Amino acid sequence: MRTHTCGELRPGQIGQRVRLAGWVHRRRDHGHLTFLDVRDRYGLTQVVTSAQQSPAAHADADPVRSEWVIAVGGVVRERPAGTANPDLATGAIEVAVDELEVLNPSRVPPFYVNEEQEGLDEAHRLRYRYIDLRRPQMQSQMLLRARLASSIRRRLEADAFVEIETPSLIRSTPEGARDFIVPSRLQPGRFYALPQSPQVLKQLLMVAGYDRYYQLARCFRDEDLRGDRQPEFTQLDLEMSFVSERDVMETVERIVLDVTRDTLPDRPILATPIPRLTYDQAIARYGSDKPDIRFGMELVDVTDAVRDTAFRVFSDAIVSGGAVLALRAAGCAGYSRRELDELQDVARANGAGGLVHLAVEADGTLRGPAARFLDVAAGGMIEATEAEPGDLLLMVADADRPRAAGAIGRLRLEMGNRLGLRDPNTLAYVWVHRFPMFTWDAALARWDATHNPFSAPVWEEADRLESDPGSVHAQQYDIVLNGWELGGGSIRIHRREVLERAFRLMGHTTERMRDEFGALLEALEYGAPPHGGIAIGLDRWAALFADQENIREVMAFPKTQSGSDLLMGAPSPVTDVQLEEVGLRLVDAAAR
RNA sequence: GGGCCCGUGGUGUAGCGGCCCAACAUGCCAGCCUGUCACGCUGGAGAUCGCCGGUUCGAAUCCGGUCGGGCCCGCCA
Repeated sequence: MRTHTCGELRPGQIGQRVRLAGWVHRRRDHGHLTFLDVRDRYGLTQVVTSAQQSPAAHADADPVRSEWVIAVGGVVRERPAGTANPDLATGAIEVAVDELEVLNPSRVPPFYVNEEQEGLDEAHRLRYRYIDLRRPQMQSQMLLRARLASSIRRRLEADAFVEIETPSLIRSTPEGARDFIVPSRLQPGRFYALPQSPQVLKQLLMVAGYDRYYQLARCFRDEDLRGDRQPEFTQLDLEMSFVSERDVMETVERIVLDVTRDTLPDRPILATPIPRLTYDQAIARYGSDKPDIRFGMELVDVTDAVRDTAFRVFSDAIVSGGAVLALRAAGCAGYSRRELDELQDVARANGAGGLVHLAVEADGTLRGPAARFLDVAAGGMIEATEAEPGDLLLMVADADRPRAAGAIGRLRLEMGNRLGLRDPNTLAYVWVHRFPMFTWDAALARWDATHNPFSAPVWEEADRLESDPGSVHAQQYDIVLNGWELGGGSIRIHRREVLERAFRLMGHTTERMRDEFGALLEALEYGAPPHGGIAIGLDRWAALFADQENIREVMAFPKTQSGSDLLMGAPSPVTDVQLEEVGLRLVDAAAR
C-alpha cells in the first residue's frame, strides 16, 4: 500500500516513483494546483496535484479534507527554487501525484489535529482520545514512553534481571490502599483483588530463587485521583536477593542513570552520583521527603535567634517544643500586599497557622507587621539566614516542627516557581533514605508502617522494635526526581519472627496475620534469602521526561478524576444476569 | 468526605443585569485562484449561553441545586 513513510523522503529519492499513505494534515487549494500535507507518525510530506499534469488525481483530490485517509502514487521531485520548506525534514522535495485513492473519508474532526491549541477541554480530548493521540505532541509523548520502557528492559536484561509476570487476580489484603475487587463466578460470594503492587509475589519469587526479578507491572489502587495518580498505573518493579540497602541503591542508581542517558541523551542530570539525603536531612533542609534540589533556598532554623523575643506567635511555638523556620527569598523585599497574601494562603493551605514576612531594608533593618516585636532578634535572624538588603524573609512557627517544615517546604517550592528556579530541562535525582520505621497514628492509637509493612528495620536497631518503635529506622529508600516521588523500596524482612513482631506493633492479631499474610509468613520459613528491591512509577517517570505535570499526558487511555473512561464509558452498569452469576444483588437499585 | 475553579456556534475565547434572537478568531460550506506550507480573496451557514429551579418588569450575566471536567486537602502501606 505504501513504499515509504511520510517522514522518509529526501532529495536522494528524486526521480523515484513512490506511494505514500496517511492522514491529510492540511490542504492548500489553489484551484488548478492543490497541495496536501500527508501525515503519519513518522512525519509529513507535501504532495501536489495539478489540473494540467494529472487531471484525474487532481479531481480525486477535490473532495479530500482534513483527516481523510488517502494513498497517493507519484514521482518524487525537487521543489521549485525558493519554495523549499526548511522547517520540514522532507521540505526539500514533494511528490507529484498522478494517482490518489481515498482509503477512508473522515467526519470533520472535533478539534484540531493539525495545530496546537491551548485550553482545549481535556474531557473532550478523552472522549475522542483516538484523535487526540494523533496529535504530533501526543505521538511524541507516547513514543518517548515506549523508548523509556524499551531502554529499561534492555538495561535490566543486560544485568541478568529476569522478567516474570505475576497475576492480576490475586487475594485482597488489608493495609495500604483500598483494593479493587472482582467477584468470582465459580465461587459466588468470594472475590479476587487486583494487585496494588506485586509486592508479596515478588518476595515469593525471591524465596523461589529468581534472585533478580523485574516486571513492568500494572498496579491498581481504588483511591481518589490526582494529576499524578490514576486508578491503574505501571511500575517498574524489581527485586534482588543477597543484597544490602547499599547494593540495591547502587544497582538501581546505575540502571536509572543509564536509562536516563539512553532515553534523553541531551538532558542534563544535575548531580551524579545521585545525592543521598536521610529523611531527617530532607525535612530539615527542604521541608519535604521528596525535595526538588534543582535550586537551593534551603530552610533555615531561626528558633534560637528568635527565642528571646516578645512575639507570642514565636515564643508560644518554642515553649511548646516547636520551631521557627525561615526561608530567604532573595530580592523579594518589594513584594506587594497581594503577593504576600498569596504566600500566606499557600502557608495556611499547608498546615501553617500563618506566615510572618519581613523585608530587609537597605540599612539592614527589618520591615513588616511583626518587625517591632522582633527588633532584638533582627541581627540573629539576618545572620542565620545570610539575608541581605532587598531580601524577603518568610517564617513559619509551629509547636509541631514537622508541620512547620512541611508548610515552609511548600513555600519554598512556590518561591522556586515564582522566581523561575525550577529549570524544566534539568533532571535532579536524589535519594531519600533512613525513614522512621513507624509513624504514630494518633487517631487509631497505634504505630503504622511509614512506607511498607514488609520493610526491614536497620538491623542494629531491631532490638528496640518493642521498647522504642519511634526510634527505629527502616532500610528504606525513595528515589525522587524534580520534587516528584518516583519510586521507593526497601530491604525486606526475611525472617518470619521479625515480620510477625512488626505486624504485631501495627495492631495485627496473630490470627489476622496468618489469614492475610499466611503464604508469605510460611514461605519465610522455607529458606528465604535476604532480599530487597524497589518499585519505580513508569508513568511519572515518563511524564517528567516529557516535561508534563500530568501523567494522563503519557497514558494512552487515562481516566478522569472521578474514575470515568469517557471514551469507552466505564464504569458501566451490568445486566441482572451478570450480577446473578456472581451472586450479587445491588442494594440500591436506584443507584443503577 | 471537604474546599476552590471552569462549562457560551465544531474548537478556543469575549460578553458578567436591558445596548445580546450574543461578538471575535479559527474551523465548516460555496465560489475564485498554478507555488503554497497557519496559502489568499469573496460570500454563507452554524449557539434556545451544560441542565433544572428561583430572584427580577427583564437573566448567558445574580442565587440555589444538579451533571460533567480540572486543581487541592483528606486518602494514596
